[in-house]
Amino acid sequence: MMINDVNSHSILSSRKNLLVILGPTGIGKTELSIQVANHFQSPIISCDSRQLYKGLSIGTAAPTPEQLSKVKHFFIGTLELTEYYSASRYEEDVMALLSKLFLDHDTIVMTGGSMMYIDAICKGIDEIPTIDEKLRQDIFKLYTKEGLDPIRNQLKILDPVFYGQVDLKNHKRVIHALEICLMTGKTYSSFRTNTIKKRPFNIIKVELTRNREDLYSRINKRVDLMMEEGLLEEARKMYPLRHLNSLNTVGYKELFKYLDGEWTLDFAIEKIKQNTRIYSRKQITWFKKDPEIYKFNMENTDFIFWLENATGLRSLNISPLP
RNA sequence: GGUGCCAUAGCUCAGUUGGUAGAGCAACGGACUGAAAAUCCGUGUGUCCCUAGUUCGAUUCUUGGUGGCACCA
Repeated sequence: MMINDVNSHSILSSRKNLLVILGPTGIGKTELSIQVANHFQSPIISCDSRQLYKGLSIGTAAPTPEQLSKVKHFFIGTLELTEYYSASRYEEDVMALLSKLFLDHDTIVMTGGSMMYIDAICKGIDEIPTIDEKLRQDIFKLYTKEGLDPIRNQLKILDPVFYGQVDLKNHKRVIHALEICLMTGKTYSSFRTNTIKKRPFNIIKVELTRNREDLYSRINKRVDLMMEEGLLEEARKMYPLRHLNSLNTVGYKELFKYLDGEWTLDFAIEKIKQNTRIYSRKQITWFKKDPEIYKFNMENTDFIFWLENATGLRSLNISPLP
């Protein structure tokens, strides 16, 4: 995407601020963001594509009831597992919520690690129609029956531009592009504007970091803790719904293999740890290419002090630039 | 103590009729616009146990060690 206004984050042109605390899973976002939210007298907007769902609190390391009682959280445990959701819906929901919250808050805290959801808020997503369920199923049937070739061939004819850009081995991308072409009669690429939406508030993004070894050992320990807290029982409850996309999630998909009898429990737990580590790495890779992100090393202590110095964000927020 | 087998990547192991080596898994790097904790792509990271020979050249053959396993005492 093109960045229209590189400096938009550093020039505080509005008195309203969205403070986004992001970082890889297991870094310590939840606890820190509660402190920060308290400091700014702000609720927390969660930016986590799995904590959104009901019933996944242990496996997604959602805020505990105690944490939830300290600060008002939005988008935690609000969706049924069967409900359709997307980064685009999230953009709509959050933008609507923010326009209310900013009426009586100057700084709102958002926290989470779902990369595309973060970008949906900070950069926006293009207006692309939602796919009709029947069409989606038809194309998926074709895919399972005959593979990706016929889908690629249709896309090549209907949208040669995107065909030249897309990862042709990634069936999700190829299929979705064709869905759009067939549904709208336009090319998928015509919907991709490659622009960043300008928001009527400042966006300050802070990534929490640690050295790799510490992050991994925190992740490994957290998985052991989840098992002690009853992750297996949580997964067992969800087992009948295991084919839902919302349950194609680290922590559950591995335990389903155990419940299927394919893996031993110990192996499944090792896989949860491994897949969580891999996920954290993908998050770090994604954040790496965003030049607007400030970095805060979790070995340092006073986050608020650092924040005000590094970003120019004032806790009292009285000093917008002209 | 004796005999036999083994020693190669982080792990499990291939392999080189003598020309300094490759698979799986792991690890690492990357992509990403309505399923994104999803999905997809790329990369070999090595004192081939040590030592002394033979040889133009030894990870490969020979000697002697060291470590492991098995059997016999």
